[in-house]
Amino acid sequence: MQAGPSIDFTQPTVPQLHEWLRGAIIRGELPPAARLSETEIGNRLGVSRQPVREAFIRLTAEGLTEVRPQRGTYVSPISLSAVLSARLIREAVESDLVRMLAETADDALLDRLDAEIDQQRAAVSRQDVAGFVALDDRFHRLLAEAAGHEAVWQVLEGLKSQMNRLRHISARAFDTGKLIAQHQAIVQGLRARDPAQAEAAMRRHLRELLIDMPEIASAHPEIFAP
Amino acid sequence: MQAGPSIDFTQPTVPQLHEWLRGAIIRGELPPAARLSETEIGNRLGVSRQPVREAFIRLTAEGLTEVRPQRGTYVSPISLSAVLSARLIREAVESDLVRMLAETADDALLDRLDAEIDQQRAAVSRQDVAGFVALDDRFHRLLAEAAGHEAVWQVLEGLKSQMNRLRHISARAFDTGKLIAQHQAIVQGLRARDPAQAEAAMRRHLRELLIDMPEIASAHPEIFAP
DNA sequence: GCGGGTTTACTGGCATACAAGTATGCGTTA
DNA sequence: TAACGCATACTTGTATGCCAGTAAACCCGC
Repeated sequence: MQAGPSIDFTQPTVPQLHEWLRGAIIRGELPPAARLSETEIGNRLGVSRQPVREAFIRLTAEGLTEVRPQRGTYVSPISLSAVLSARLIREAVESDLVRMLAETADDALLDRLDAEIDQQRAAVSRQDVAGFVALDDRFHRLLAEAAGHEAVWQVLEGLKSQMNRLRHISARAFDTGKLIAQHQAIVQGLRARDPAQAEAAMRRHLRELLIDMPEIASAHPEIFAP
Repeated sequence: MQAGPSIDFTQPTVPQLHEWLRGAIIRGELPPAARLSETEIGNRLGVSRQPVREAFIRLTAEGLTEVRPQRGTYVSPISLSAVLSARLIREAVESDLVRMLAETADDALLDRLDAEIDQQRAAVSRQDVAGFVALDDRFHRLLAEAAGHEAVWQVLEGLKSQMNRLRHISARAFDTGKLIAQHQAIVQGLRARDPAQAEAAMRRHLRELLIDMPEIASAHPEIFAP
């Protein structure tokens, strides 16, 4: 976390700052409890305190930072209950979505999902972890959009970011092979036009995702909220 | 929407402004497409532009306002898809919660829920609509907390606010008697320790809540997003 | 009357200045 | 030595000034 990006002064600066800081926090480059200074970041990027401050407000609204008046601004610790809640919400919502989707999915969608899974395999085979995470994101978003609820994904995305934060910080090597197999199982349920099967596959997928979180929590107690 | 509240200068002003504006928007006193001015609000309340501006940023993050640079800040129109998504998410999540709860609910909780429903009846009988809405909020929050997922409610609350906005603006007289009966049906499912019954009751409750939204939308096209 | 360029009064974006609370290190004091 | 008080260097909170961009009223020429 030395230089940071260069600001494009032809564009509004607050969104640039917000996006950069958000990514850095989610990727763990700015770890929980890290202290952020309006003045320092402003100086380093050649802008005043004000836009930095406004970016902090947006981050705080997302639950990524906390402002303690007259004390400082800090990267939020990861709230165990927040992550568990995020997982629970995703399971409830996405399983509902695929159940609906099992009754409406057409062949074009199924082919598209197959192609996505192929790309996921390709990313894994070239050891492109970041690429895989992005494709995983896209897979789930695609399901939401296909169900006609892109707006739902907007909400889920915010929750997913907290989960991704945990993934990055714990530097956990997740079993990509298993994840891809679970994606396949979901598509298989859709192809069979079997709502129960698709739902079960999705629930299994999202349950196992955090199955080892207690272990992570005890291994890295310092990054979690008290 | 004339005077606004008086600011307590011993407390931070931004949260006061934020809360006031948020309530005014949800209650429909600031209707969709209403124009807000940093300068004007600041002058009226005796503060500078800056805190007002920061309150706007927070509102924008919640989807209640939109800032159009060099043009003005406006109350967001109600996004049809956002409201539908909010309803879908609530149904998925809350039905999962009551299903879990049906297996863990103890008598103390059931008694408490009964007492809540009694209070709801009392509010209706004294024509206290605002009181009923607050009690409705509390009923659903209570279920989430009892399931051990208070953090889930934090998310649902944000979604609920968009739905409440619609309620207020359409000035719709909802059938409180039916709502209370549905609450009773949910508690009955819990008392029977029957997850399927409880889930079905919750889904019915949350589905019928917006069943007449298309009608509202065609009656008030001006308050919705294009 | 009507079309088109220009002025003017606004808007929010950003920079800067000042105010007030907090942490910290040091010196004094009991 | 330990506890206290205080100077000092931070922090964020708020106010204000300036800028660029927008939009609508305006004036002028036709």
